[in-house]
Amino acid sequence: MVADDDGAFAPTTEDAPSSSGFLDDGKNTIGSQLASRLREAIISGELQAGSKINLDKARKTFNVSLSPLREGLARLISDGLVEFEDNRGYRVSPISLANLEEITTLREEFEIFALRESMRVGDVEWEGNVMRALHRLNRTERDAARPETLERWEELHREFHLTLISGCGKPILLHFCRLLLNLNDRYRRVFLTRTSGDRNVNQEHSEIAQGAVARDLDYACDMLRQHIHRTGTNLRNHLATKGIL
Amino acid sequence: MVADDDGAFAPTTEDAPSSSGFLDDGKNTIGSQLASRLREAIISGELQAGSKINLDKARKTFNVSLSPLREGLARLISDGLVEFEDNRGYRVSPISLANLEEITTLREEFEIFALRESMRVGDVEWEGNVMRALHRLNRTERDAARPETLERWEELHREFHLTLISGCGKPILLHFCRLLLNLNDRYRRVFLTRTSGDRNVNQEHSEIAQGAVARDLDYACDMLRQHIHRTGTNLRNHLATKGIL
DNA sequence: CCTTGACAGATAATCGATTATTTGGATAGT
DNA sequence: ACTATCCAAATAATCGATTATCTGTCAAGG
Repeated sequence: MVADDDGAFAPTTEDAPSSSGFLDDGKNTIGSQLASRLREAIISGELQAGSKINLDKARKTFNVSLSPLREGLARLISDGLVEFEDNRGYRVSPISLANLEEITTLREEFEIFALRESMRVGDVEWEGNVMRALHRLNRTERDAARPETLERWEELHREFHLTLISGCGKPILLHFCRLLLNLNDRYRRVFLTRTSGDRNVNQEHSEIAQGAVARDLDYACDMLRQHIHRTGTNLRNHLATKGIL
Repeated sequence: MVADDDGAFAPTTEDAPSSSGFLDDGKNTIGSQLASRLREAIISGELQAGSKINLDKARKTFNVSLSPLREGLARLISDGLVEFEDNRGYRVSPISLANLEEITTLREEFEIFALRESMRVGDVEWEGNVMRALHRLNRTERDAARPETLERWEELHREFHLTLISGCGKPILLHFCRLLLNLNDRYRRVFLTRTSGDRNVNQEHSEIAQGAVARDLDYACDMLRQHIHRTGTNLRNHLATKGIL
């Protein structure tokens, strides 16, 4: 009746803070931890898109009180992953073809803008960060058979794209881009368990990164745009094929 | 000790739902009402930028409990008007020259994009809405001596800019633009009590709107860009002059 | 005189219980 | 049979009290 009889959430052994007590990622409060767990649950598809979130059930599932639960959900609204209506509660943001297409379009628009700015004003440290993020991503295997590698890859992939544009010196823009990546990742996690065969994604990332640190504005932007566009097309096909919606 | 001994917030006689009971703007819950009141308090400068929000004091000021207060504040985070840190509480987002410049740049980028899209796919109803918003705005006097006219003008001005781009069919993009307008309005409300003399803002709005409904893409976008840019420059000067920061 | 640690007041986070709202179904009237 | 109205269960919102965390101050030790 308490925590884990509802298989949907399956917490991964992290109830006790464990011995390596120091260096907590800033996830101090229950509300913060919940936000993280819920975010992962939504992006990974564990929580179905469009479904209603029953506060009482969630409260029992996570074994917490209402206050931190609402707190956590409220943060996911900022991320665009959860919607809310007065007296009607929370629900997981629905997915749709139109939504995916908007995300792709906006990513093309904003990320390219941010990349261009990064190349214009980014410093050497930014360049270093990009190369490091690229290396770590490319050296990480993505094995559909082992979910933990998928998660790890997703994390690094996300990190790469964010690092790429992190030199732009525009926090609000970065916030928007992070948000769009969140939304986009959900589609990928749900529909793509592996990279589609006809793409060498590693190479695409390398081309973008190398163009970026070489400050070859047009080349890098073009590569990034194509990269985002291809991803969008792939996801659209999967969405259509699997007949969701 | 309770509601209105702290002059800062001065609620405008809206405790009782009054007789015209139907058609409540959807601001049902205390949390929602608080979000609105706080948003207005922040944008109007009533709550100083960068200042800490003491939950206990706010609770007493508004005469509510913690839960709805946090609820309301959480929503303002999505709006970029409030920042939050675990165990450290909430604070009004600070203002700065860099922040203002980013907002202006992003508005130029995003609003122009949204306007172009609106002109591309907007329907006749959109055109009508634009003309109506323009008319209502231009017919509203902005008298620095009477604060209520300022508020009214701000509301209509904001409405105009949002309507202008509302035809684009991209909800996420609109959300971003609304957010940027929020942030921008705060600077204007604080620094400009009246239009600067060398501009005919009414005419600027008219030019943009007419270009938009005539689907003269380049003209309308250019007018809008100039409009945003001028506003940015004005605000920057005021910010520098008044020596904030 | 400076640093370190402990204490106390202030502040934030959480909980359990209570109140308000919504929703679906049953009932009465046409 | 069909609609409208009223109940009751489900669900969301709010409250008051409790617990946890932080922050500044002061004293002891170096």
